[in-house]
Amino acid sequence: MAQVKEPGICWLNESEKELLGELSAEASPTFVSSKAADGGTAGSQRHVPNTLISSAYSGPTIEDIERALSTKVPDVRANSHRYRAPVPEKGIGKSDTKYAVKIKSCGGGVAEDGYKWRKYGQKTIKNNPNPRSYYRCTNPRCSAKRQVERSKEDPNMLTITYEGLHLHYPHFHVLRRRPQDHTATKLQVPKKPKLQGEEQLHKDYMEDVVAVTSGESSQGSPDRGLEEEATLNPGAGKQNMRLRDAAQYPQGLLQDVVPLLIREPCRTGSAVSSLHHYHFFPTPRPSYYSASISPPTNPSDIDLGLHFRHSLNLKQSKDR
DNA sequence: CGAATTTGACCAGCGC
DNA sequence: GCGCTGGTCAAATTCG
Repeated sequence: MAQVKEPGICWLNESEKELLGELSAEASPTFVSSKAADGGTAGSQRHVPNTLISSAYSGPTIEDIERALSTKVPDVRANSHRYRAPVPEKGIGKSDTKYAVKIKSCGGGVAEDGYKWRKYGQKTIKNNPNPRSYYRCTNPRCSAKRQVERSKEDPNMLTITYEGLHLHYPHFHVLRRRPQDHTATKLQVPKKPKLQGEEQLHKDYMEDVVAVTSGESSQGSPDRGLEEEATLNPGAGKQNMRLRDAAQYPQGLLQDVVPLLIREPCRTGSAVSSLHHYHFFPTPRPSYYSASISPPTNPSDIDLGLHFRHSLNLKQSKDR
């Protein structure tokens, strides 16, 4: 199987390779065209030649990511007390960055993707007896969302639609990066008195700016939770953040934007069943790619059937 | 008791 | 304009 790699880019560092090895000894993702899988269910997958795989990957480049980071991040929750329908935005978190992931789950568990989500709604959708659940990233500065929906045909199949970019590292990522710091668990971190809404958001943001621009390491803010500690300021401190990342996180934000299995899809060998494929549909290519798709931290929750498909944004296609 | 989830209401977009 | 549908809010409820 062809490796999806860009020259000069290290797709996996050692700890990630380790992690991937732990995750699955049998998953071998396959990339397919969007045509093959659009509207396709688990049973309608088909294999594609390896040549297509490498050409199919037109995912985010470093440039894309940097461009995304340089864009001001709108936080709709901070701007109004009552959130209204999303206005199309440019940059991170914009609503046209949308991807659907099909996951075959067992035991009724919901896919764990390394991020912390809070459920904020559930709705019964037309033509599907199973309700759709709406989740938002618990990080107050992150506008990433996801919708989880059980397939009508196969109740074991979950369709997870991710929307928006995460502005921080996933939970497991941080935990693995600092294995020596056993005391720094979220539970043990003393909490700051909570400010209300916009005030808190602004304060958090400014603290990030100060911490990052002054070269202060994240460890210099012991009163922040792990997830917040890992949160990166996408605005003013961007440049220094990159420098810090270059040292601390050799891959920068790429690992947060490109799922592990996409970055090195053939890591785990070639002997797989027809169900074990990882589908990624990057065409037509949007400006930015969701960072939400990450390998499960709890493989028992997922039956190794990851099916990526690019969910075409209606508005986007209309605009063309 | 605080955090997370549930659930009914509300609103915007879209098609007719 | 109206009705349908999807997405979100926020009060109520449940959970740890």
